[in-house]
Amino acid sequence: MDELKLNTTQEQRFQVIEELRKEGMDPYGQRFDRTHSTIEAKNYYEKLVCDVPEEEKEHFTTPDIKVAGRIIGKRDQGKTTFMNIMDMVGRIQLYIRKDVLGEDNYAILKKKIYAGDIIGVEGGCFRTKTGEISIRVKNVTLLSKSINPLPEKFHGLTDVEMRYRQRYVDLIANPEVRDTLIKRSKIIKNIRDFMGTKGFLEVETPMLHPVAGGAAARPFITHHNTLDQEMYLRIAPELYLKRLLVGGFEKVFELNRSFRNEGIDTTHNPEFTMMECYQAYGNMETVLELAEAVICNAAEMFYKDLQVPYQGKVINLSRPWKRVSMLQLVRDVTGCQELTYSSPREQLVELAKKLEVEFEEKDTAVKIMGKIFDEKIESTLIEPTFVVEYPKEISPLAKANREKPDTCDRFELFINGKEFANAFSELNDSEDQLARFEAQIEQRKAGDDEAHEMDADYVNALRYGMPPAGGLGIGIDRVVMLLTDSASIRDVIAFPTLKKISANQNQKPNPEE
RNA sequence: GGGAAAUUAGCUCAGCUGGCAGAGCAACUGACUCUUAAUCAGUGGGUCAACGGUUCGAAUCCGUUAUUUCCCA
Repeated sequence: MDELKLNTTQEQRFQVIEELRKEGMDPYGQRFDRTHSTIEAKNYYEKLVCDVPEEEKEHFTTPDIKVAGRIIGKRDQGKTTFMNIMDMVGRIQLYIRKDVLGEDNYAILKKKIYAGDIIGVEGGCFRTKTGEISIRVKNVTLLSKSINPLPEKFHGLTDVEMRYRQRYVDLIANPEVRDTLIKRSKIIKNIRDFMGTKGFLEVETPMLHPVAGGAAARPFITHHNTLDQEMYLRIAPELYLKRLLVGGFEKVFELNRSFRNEGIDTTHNPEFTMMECYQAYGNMETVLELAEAVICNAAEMFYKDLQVPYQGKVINLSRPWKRVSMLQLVRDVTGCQELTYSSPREQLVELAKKLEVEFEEKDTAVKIMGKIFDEKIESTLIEPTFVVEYPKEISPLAKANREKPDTCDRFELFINGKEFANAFSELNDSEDQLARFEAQIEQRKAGDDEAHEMDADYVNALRYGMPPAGGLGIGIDRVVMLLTDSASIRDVIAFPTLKKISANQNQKPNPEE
């Protein structure tokens, strides 16, 4: 494979590996039992040095410990070598002397071990003249040779494409990437634990769906060979979680991936992580409070006062969060206070034109209203805002409001102008649900390929009776973005979706295409 | 979907009006027993994203393609 061809530097390094093998050394070592991480080693020194008399502190060295990591810098100084090694939690300096290591070992270290290699070392901790806690190395164990040179130490790896494509290099070169992913893990654990303490049971429902449902989105299509049947990667776990409610589970959640075959930008990745939960005998209000609690509880891990710095702004997550009616927001932005979800299409067309909001011929009045909201209102909702009273027409799984039949009991949560959560009082009337599906199918026929599909088995489940319930979905990647001050969803996903570099990409273009 | 920009050594980047392909770091050789972007002396390293065109001559001008980024819808 061409992309694996070695360049000059790599060739040299490969030669070194061969030489090491000839000398009987294993370039790719075995288990190494560390006693301390880099940070623990420094703490160990700090702790022991406290009890040392003042005049002896300067020359104090701790008992031997064992530390391992990747060499990220080497300063060769003749008969002394300084190195820095990095492990998952931090870095520490090594002080290596020829007279301690011995002639032969020092020669190998000097000539055949370099930045990028992974080593284990043994020795005591001390403080150098310039004040840095270091390890006075007595033994070096080679654990892994590196053939690929590391990116430049000062500028690091900045090429955005390469950072995403070769995240492993990015992680070595840019410590903040690792910090972000560690925070991501902490946030997810925090949410999982929080849901547990609230009595929700974590469940796993299918990712391969015979019918893609639970959201308005285009699915990925795949195929099962032995069943010889089309399958869809799930766009949402919603309909399966509610089947569990029918079956008698009362508080369930799932925190995992969904897939939507749509555009990619700074807030959308085709596979993304969502936490969806359902609470039987609850409603929209129940899960509204839950949404606030979940996000605030996670935010408090990093920001006790809930003042969250994000991309130069400060977003105040203090509770309670604002609630506004979608209809009222649209009325305000259009200046038309008589507007309702039953207003005639011509009126919306006129308002959309006035605001220069584009729409399509097939769009209904409510759809146009949705577009006005998306374009003129959404991005202005910076502080956490629950937008409530959604039109029933675009919420086919939500219960209609008893007083306002064209409205449903649904909210979407917006923070920093982006959707963070979507929730409603779940529709549990099977025949209403059937009618809603049928309306969606009409819309699909009219050209809306994001309209929901009929899920007959789900209707059948509802016919057994589902308790009234509140359901909530929170976009986890966006929560992580907010709490890690990340500008792009790609920064909070270890391996974001990228276009494949095809083997014939650089060939002559095919005139047939 | 539309617009703009980027793509040159392993990495970070220069390269002007078309005229021998450059620097720093990394690597290699050597000096140096408290350095930390170590320092000093020397050496090697290139499909200038790909393909085509204009030209005596193209990294540079033109076109197409690819990937990525940003903005707009």
